[in-house]
Amino acid sequence: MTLTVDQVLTRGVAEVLPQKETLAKLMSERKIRLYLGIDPTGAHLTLGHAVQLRKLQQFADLGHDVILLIGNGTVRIGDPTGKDSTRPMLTDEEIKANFEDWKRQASKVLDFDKIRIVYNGDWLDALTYADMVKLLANVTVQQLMERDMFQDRLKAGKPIHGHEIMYPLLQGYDSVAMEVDLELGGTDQTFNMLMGRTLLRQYKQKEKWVLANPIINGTDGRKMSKSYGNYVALDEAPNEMFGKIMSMKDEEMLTYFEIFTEEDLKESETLIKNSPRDAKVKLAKHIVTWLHSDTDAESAYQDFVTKFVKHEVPDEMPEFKLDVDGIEIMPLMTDVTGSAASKSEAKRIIEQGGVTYNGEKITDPFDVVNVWPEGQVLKVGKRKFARIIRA
RNA sequence: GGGUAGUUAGCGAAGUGGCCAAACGCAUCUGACUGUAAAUCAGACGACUCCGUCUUCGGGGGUUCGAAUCCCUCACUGCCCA
Repeated sequence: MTLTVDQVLTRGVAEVLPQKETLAKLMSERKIRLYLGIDPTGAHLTLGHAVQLRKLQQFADLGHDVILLIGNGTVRIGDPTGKDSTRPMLTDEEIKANFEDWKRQASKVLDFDKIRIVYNGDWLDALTYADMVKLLANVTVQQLMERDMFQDRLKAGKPIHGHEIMYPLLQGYDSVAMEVDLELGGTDQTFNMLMGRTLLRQYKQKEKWVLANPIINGTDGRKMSKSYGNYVALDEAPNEMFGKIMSMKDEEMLTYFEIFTEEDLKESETLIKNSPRDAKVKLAKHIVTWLHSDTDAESAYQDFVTKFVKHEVPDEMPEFKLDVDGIEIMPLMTDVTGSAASKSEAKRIIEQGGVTYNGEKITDPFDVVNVWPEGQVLKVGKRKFARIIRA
């Protein structure tokens, strides 16, 4: 569904700088050129990234000139935003492989037929010594060092490398090279994006707008982060995705509704208040439908109800055919089904009462279980199932 | 170039000769409770042939009955001086 200009500039948007009205006016007069920059660092894309991508796609759907900028030039530095340590440098081969992987994940959200792909290495690599001096003359070291993460690192005694403070300038130069009207990014990118605005004015006497998208929290309400394990990956399997959204903190729901759905926010708010569970199911179905399909969403929902609401055994699970009549439970968990990483772990889970076979709790780690032609169900923890069948 | 401090398990961070497989926090896992909510509570969290054994504390070498802890050396990093 295509949204109106006003909706695109308002819904799920943290801020438009210098102001929304002038940008809306421009968009009504002509096609604008805008871009979103990405670092091909091999990141696993999450719903957090999808906030940006979705917004970008909305502009593409309105028919504007949308550019996806691959930061193969800036990646040499690595955006230090929000980072408490320097990033490792990448080779060209890594960058290429990373982008292919990125594209695969992002294809669920982006329609690459409507989006131009551009590489900033094309102009950044061509910058001469004189160009660099001119570029650097636009800012003071104080301005560059003002940023939180640098101040934090200074306090913590962590290294700040010389090339890192140049990042905003190089990102800003992208705006000059492409002569864009608008840049998209997360609110954490505001500093970098405004640098582009400053430089574009200096170099080309041209106005540029900046649209900052909110940074969403993870499912547990904390900042979305790999180390918290609270993110939803875009290429996650439907069932996992559904489950993760269902385990999300209630407080985060409305934001997700605003960003990832077109539902009326007042109604959603009421629904969340009256029946948080139903609201979450609606949200989970919506997101799984978006990133997979409506049939996937429906079956994920059924699976969820079976496993966690009714505590029944699901219909579908991985099957393992064995050519023996009986097998020890621990090797079955580690070697056959991979439901435990090591024998120690398998033993631990068994001792903690987390394993059942054919509905019966296993208490002895050295138990030998039967393998029958009709198949029996191994359950490890509350969500790992496997069907064991005599071949 | 000189001085000095540091490099510990997935991450952060204690530990400065035996009581260290290494405190604590986060992440993770299991169980209870539940809307698989969240929160909370209980427990686990190197591996294995599991009441014992084996491999870990930046790399390498050494001292010692015994080292994450002492010494030498290499690598990387912070801070100070130049």
